[in-house]
Amino acid sequence: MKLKKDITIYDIARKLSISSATVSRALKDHPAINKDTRKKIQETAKELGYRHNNFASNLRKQKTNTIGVILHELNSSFITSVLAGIEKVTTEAGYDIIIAHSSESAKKEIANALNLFHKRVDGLIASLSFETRNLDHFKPFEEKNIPVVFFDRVEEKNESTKVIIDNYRCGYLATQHLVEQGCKRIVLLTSNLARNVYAERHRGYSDALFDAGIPYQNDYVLIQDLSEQQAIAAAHEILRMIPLPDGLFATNDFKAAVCMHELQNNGILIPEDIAVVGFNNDTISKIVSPQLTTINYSGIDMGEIAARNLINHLQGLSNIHLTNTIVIRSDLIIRNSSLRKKH
Amino acid sequence: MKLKKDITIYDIARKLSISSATVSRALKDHPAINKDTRKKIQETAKELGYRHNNFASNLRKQKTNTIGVILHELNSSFITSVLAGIEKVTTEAGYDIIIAHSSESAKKEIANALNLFHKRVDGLIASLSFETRNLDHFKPFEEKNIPVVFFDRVEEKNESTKVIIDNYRCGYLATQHLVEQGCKRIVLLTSNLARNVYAERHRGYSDALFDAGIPYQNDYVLIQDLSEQQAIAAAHEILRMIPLPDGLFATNDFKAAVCMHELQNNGILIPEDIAVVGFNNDTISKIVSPQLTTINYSGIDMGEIAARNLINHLQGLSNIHLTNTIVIRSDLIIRNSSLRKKH
DNA sequence: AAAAAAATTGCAATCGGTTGCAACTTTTTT
DNA sequence: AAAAAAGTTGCAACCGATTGCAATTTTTTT
Repeated sequence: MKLKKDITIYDIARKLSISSATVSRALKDHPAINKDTRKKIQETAKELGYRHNNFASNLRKQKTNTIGVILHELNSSFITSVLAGIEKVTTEAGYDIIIAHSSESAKKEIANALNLFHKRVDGLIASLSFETRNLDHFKPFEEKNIPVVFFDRVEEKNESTKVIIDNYRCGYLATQHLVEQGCKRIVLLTSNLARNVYAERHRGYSDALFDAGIPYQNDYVLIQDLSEQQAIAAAHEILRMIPLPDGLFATNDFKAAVCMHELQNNGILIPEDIAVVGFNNDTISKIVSPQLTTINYSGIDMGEIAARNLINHLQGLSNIHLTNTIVIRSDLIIRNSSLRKKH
Repeated sequence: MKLKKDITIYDIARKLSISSATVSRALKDHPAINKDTRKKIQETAKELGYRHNNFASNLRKQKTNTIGVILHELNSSFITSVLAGIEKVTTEAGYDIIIAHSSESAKKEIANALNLFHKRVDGLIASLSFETRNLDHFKPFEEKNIPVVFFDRVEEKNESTKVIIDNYRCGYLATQHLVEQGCKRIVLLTSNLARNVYAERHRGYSDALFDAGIPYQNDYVLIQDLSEQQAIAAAHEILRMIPLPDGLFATNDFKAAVCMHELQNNGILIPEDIAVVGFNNDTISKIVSPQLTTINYSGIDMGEIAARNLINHLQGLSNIHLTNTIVIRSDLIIRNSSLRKKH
């Protein structure tokens, strides 16, 4: 079966006996075109079923009006809300977005970056994968002067614009809260300390301990990847510790939930035996029993701010290279998983 | 700051004193080009930092090698695995994908469809939003003969290719299981019955009741949207019922988890007082206490099958219009939320 | 009514790859 | 050694929208 050929501006021009230039201008409401002409052209376009050809347009204009978004994962409510924030801003500004996700794999992140580079996005917003060790794959963007904004999972030492929270402070707050609840032996369940977010939370953790006069113990710091199995393994490691720890700060709600669940299965009472604090205020934190105390920060804000900065730069309203780091608000939400001193 | 201009095949051609046609062919390993010439061209391309211009290429070839994917949401492990399946197949076949998500909004779904249509995807894979009531926004694809494959959330009466599970059977199995556990008063917590998945599950539920000789009771069927508040409200509705129901089948794990949690907060024992079955085998089903009995089906398979069918059609290996419905395997996973007769 | 200003519209080149066909080389066959 | 076949490469016309500039028409000013 043969399809009808696509309608082009030339078809419209021919039908109305005018030039394609006029049609092109009319279709995007160029003020130089007479109002009546404009209306007639737009009606004819609709009537013929015209659809704009982005390829021709992009080829000619040498820009795509598209922003690439590289995420480290998709299945968390935090990321979904970041995305919602990005979409809100980009849609308003008339930009399209292309979403790519690395599933925490450095290899996929590199492939995604290359792909978006070849797709010629006008700008890029990214949160690094768990495995990412360097930013070489973003070099091509730099070289072509394509702006890149990182958020949440960033590389501290890098010069690009970053939108983050104060992970140090959050780590400090979470730990301090556990101390206030009477915990003396606090386990930190976290991931690779090379990643900024984990490094900073760890620093906050140890400083809070220090300020409370509690000695830092190496074997209380459990470092692992993000899988379910590892979280379960962590629970068993905790169960083997003598004396039993009385506090747990997990740098991610999923981990906290899985680990807490496994501890409960082994007869541990939460928060009586072990008080637990998670991180991210993910949906899961409200569904588990007891509900998780956690660190909350707005994904929407983060997404909006990242996108807004990028687009302002693209539109020449501001220069992104002058902004290095933007810190957004975050706070501790206290729920029952850590609350011992009720009232 | 002025950027270096992009390198084109003409730059390469000029540098090597050959024609752009030869360069174009060499860059994609066209067999007509001499091996040595080919190598030299490819080296020069790399050396000059050439990057392929998709717009020019797509414009000329009149196809994009891109497949659009419209999802109703992103933050569930089921959807993420469907996506993984789609990505696996499309990547192998050399297609790019563009992911769009409707956040369960019909309006956004329509916008996404239009956007992908204008982006001229070669094919489309979609799962309908919660709100979607008709498929008019997919008409343009039909008209241009762009193949569309639906999965999971589909419109039964539509003629397009669909990849689904046997929702009727799943509803039946879940209900039958509750009956076997001794439940007599089984609440169905579900969503709009206009959506195929919920309609079928409901049919399975009522048939299973009928076959067990249990009368169908209208007020045991609670229909609501997908929000957390509604699930909590459902719990309270259940608590008000006299006599108290003894079984709960929720057509979605999130709902099941939230509702179960709220019931527990009100002193209900699960599964002793009320046995609970969810749907989807989402991550959450394993983290709550007790773990949720649920219906499991492979997102990966669903994604792979949908993508494979689409691509085979695009490559002329098969005709998608001959295939109407593909049903993939699904089964009941029994866990503690419903298990009363232990052993 | 002529001149100046403003409003419209068209010309034609441009963006960068792709590809059918012709032309030219080299190799193989007779 | 001539003819046929196979291997290489180039020509040039696309694909469809954009835009600086010139040309034309209409409106306003003097």
